[in-house]
Amino acid sequence: MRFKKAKQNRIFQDIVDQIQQAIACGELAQGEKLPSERKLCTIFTTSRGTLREALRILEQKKLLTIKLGAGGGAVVRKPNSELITENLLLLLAGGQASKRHLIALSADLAAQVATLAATLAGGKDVGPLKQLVATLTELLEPGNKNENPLSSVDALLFEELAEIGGNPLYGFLLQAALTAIGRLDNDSGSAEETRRNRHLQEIRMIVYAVAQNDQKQAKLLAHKHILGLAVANE
Amino acid sequence: MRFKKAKQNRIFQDIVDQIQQAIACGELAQGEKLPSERKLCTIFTTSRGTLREALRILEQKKLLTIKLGAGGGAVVRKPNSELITENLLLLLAGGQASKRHLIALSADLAAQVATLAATLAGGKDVGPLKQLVATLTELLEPGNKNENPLSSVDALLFEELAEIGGNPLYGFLLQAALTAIGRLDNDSGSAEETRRNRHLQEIRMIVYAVAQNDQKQAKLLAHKHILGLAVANE
DNA sequence: GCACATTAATGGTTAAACCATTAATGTGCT
DNA sequence: AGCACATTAATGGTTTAACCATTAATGTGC
Repeated sequence: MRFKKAKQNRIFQDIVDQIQQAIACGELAQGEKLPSERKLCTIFTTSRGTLREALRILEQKKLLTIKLGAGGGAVVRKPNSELITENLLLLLAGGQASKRHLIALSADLAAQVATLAATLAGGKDVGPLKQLVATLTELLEPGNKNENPLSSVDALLFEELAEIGGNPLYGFLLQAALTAIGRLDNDSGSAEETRRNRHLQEIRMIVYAVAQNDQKQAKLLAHKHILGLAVANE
Repeated sequence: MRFKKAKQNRIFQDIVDQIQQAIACGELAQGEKLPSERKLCTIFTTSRGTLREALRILEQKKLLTIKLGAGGGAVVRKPNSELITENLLLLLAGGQASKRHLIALSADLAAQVATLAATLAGGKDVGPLKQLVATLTELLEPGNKNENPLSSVDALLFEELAEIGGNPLYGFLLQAALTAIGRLDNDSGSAEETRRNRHLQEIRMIVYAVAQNDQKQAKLLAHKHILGLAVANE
């Protein structure tokens, strides 16, 4: 056994660890607001500068959202896949991988998710799947105001499929990859109606294949679907 | 086109962006040392507190290493997969996924990497592969002082295989996942000799299958190899 | 009851000082 | 000369106290 140095010479790190731990174990719930910086200073018996360094780290970890002004402050978020998104973008910016690599990875992950989902879909309730298709259809309605980018719709789809497939990590990974792709494409937001309709049709076919336990078809369709999504945004 | 708000009301964010950009485009090389905090303050015309918040963020992004004391300071690092590792651990800590999910993901990724490598190995130079096996063998030598954990050896292996397979992103992902697993297991470091020998033998078989373009065998062996690695550390 | 000014709370920034750690330098003894 | 140890200087870590900018709630007058 190797012991750690007894004294952490960085106070802000200790604060980060404490708050992070509280979030992980549910003691701090999602959406909960932390006390103001000045109050937190007295709680942790530290100065504002040190406390702010800790908050900066937690914000960068996407565990807090910090808003300015009266009624502002730090709000707790649920752990998500945004750090993975950021890491992927950093690797691309550093030239250690290319957009082509990212797209290929996304397509492979989607294929794997679809395969797993198709394998396990039989024994499960198909209700969530039907509900999902309805939701996605609504999101792609022409009159919809917030004009969801196709990649975010796909993220929802594969998050659910990953859940059905028995491994939510795939959902997080795919969401991160798709978000990164969207970020690269300046995330145009809306797409033409024909494009949206084709997109929705592909999703319906994927879901159908999954529901039918048709692994090969689900895998193939999912792979093509992501490649098409990426190519369209070139 | 949606325009951004003209004024960034956060100075530290602007500093982060500038330094990050400089690292990404190679203007700041890996290993290079930044000026001291006080000098950076004059360069960016800001206060030390604000500058330190920027450095904290860059350190958390794993783009800088900051050392204390004389001769210390901020050193530039190469973009790596550590943020993904951290994100995976956060998701596990938050109960959004389990160690079992992480292991399954790693095994699947390894299988996919091995498949891709086996597919493309034919047209490439086998020199790096032979060299890699030699290196890994040396790392697992009984007399080796720094007693490398098996997971880090595997990370090297699959990083190279991912390169051969044409998509380095897989290497980063697997490295992140394996590192996360190691972190969960308290990263014991050394393993018994029989365990190390079996590990090395499995690696040789994977590499052999890859070199022979035997996709199915490579896939199967890689998958089993990672599962075995994870189970051993239970 | 609406429009607008006022107020107060919050995060963002600055400045100057001091502490703790570390590496280089100096010093003296052998 | 060379080793052991004290000294020094540079660096990051922390504290304090003040002020600025933004925002939401509150008050005020029409």
